[in-house]
Amino acid sequence: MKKYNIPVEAALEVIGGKWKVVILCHLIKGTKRTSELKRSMPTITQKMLTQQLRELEADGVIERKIYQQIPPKVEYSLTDYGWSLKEILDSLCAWGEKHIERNYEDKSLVLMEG
Amino acid sequence: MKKYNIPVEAALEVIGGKWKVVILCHLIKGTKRTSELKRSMPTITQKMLTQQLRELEADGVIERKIYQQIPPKVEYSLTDYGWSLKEILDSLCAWGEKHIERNYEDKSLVLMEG
DNA sequence: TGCAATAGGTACTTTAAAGTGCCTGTCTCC
DNA sequence: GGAGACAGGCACTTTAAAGTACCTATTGCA
Repeated sequence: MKKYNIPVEAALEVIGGKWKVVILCHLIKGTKRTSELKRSMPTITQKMLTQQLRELEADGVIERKIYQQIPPKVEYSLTDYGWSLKEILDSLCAWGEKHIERNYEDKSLVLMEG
Repeated sequence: MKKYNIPVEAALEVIGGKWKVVILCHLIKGTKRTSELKRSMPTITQKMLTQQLRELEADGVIERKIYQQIPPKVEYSLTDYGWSLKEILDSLCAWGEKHIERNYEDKSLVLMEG
């Protein structure tokens, strides 16, 4: 029985941490294979990627589709419930962009190219 | 020189972690004194509260107003820049509520009363 | 024949986030 | 005159998050 003092804590439990929002922001652009996600996140480790994907799946926000073929093919996509996070993800991304621009001069925040 | 692979990482650096979103969700309801914030977050420690407030202030999203009186009085409020997070915070709160309702039966997520 | 790509699992270690405990100072109230 | 409210600071420890390293299996390709 998890208890929250404020509802937003429940949201943080699902999308909190270093990677989940980033993963979801990639999946919002469409279904992706594991290797595609990995390439989109050059600094994530295989272990963290799998782990975070499992947790997101357990929370019902993403779906895992396994193709029975060799070499293996696995695709991840947002579930309907996951799509209910779209507004949050979109505004987070937009805010991040503005924040980088705002702090470009003094704090030198830079978006990697590529 | 901080570098991000995707802009949303910049947003996570400002509002990431266990407490910042919760603090901001309280401040969105209006200016609050340190002790009020502390009471709203029964499980936060004095140290974490101060630390997170300092970081939010350094990022320009909240403002700290000190009244020169005894006993001390310090008020925290969102800056204009902080208010640009309103959309994110609102939808995060709303999503959290829905998530608790959705999982009330099977996973027993409960919002503390009081 | 041996390496790359595919999608992982598992045990272990590191590092960063969070928490504990104890300290400051002044004023009011009992 | 001691206790509590107020807003912290600082050193230290704990715990949880993240990272490293090495393992599985199959196929195609050079």
